[in-house]
Amino acid sequence: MFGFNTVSFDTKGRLSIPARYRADFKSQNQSKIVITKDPQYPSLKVYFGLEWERISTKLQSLQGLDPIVRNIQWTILGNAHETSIDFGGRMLIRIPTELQKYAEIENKKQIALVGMGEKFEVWNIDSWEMRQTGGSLSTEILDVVLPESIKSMSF
Amino acid sequence: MFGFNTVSFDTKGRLSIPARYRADFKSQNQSKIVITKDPQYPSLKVYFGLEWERISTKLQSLQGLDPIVRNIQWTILGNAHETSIDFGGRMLIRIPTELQKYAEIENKKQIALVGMGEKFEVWNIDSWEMRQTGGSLSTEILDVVLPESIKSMSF
DNA sequence: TACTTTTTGATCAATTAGTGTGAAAAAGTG
DNA sequence: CACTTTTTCACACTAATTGATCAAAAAGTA
Repeated sequence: MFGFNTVSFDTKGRLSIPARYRADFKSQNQSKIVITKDPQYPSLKVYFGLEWERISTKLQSLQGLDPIVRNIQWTILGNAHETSIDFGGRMLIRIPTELQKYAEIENKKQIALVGMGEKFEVWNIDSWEMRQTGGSLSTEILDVVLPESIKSMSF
Repeated sequence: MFGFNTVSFDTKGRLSIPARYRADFKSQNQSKIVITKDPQYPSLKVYFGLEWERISTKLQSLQGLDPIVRNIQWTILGNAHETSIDFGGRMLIRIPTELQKYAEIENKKQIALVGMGEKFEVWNIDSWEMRQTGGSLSTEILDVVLPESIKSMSF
């Protein structure tokens, strides 16, 4: 599941999965999804059950004394919001307020939903466009020296 | 299919494969194609299913916290549009608005379709000619220091 | 418990986006 | 030139999106 989509974001904080991905969702047969913070950018990640298993298990297994590792564990695991989508209708996903704030999508009517294969990313449209055109975001975390254990992971 | 061709591009954003190339497309025997941004130039890449599998799988496996890696993942995976060519019909390929903008082909009547063997590229005709005569494009990304993991890939 | 409020899911209809096709116009061919 | 093929345009149809509304369920409150 790939590609950029602008989707509407209702007053209740819900977004609906575009129709072209719905069949894939169903075939994966995974109604369980996990939304959490992106550790580097003001955006959210949406993982499917299996992918989340893989990542959360891996993260938990890392040694907990390195401050950077702990930081990333807190960000990803500590903000994870588990939910499920209904296969019937429009496949609505509600984003908790806390996460909306982080991604700067509070009160936005339209947001960006970006398919990255096994996962989706949720972005404020302006932030996404900024990224695409090479501009840098104020909240960007750069130049962090990462431990090997994390460097080698794909999120 | 190799080489440069101009093809018409209708008001709904569809390009039609010239009749003389249709046999070539059929011979690939892959109706699934993926259109996405070229990471360096204002143009689009069109991959056939198998080639896309190879590239997207590789890209997804790269370490996910390197800002340059993420940038390329966003550009290529995050803008990919999966679709298919209808071999039965007129072989029209619709290009999503977002990608039209990127390649600067919005509202153009004619665009360039350049065959590169396993894939082909879509260009604004003027941009393509500029490239051929050695002019430089404003959006060109230069002097980016790429991680080895990406350098070693072929796109 | 009884009542109110909030949350969540379902449905409908208007609008917009996307797809398919006939036929005129243009281009190519012998 | 007569004929065939291809391109292009326009229209019609199908599908998707989304705001609005409503009802059921859950949570909160006195």
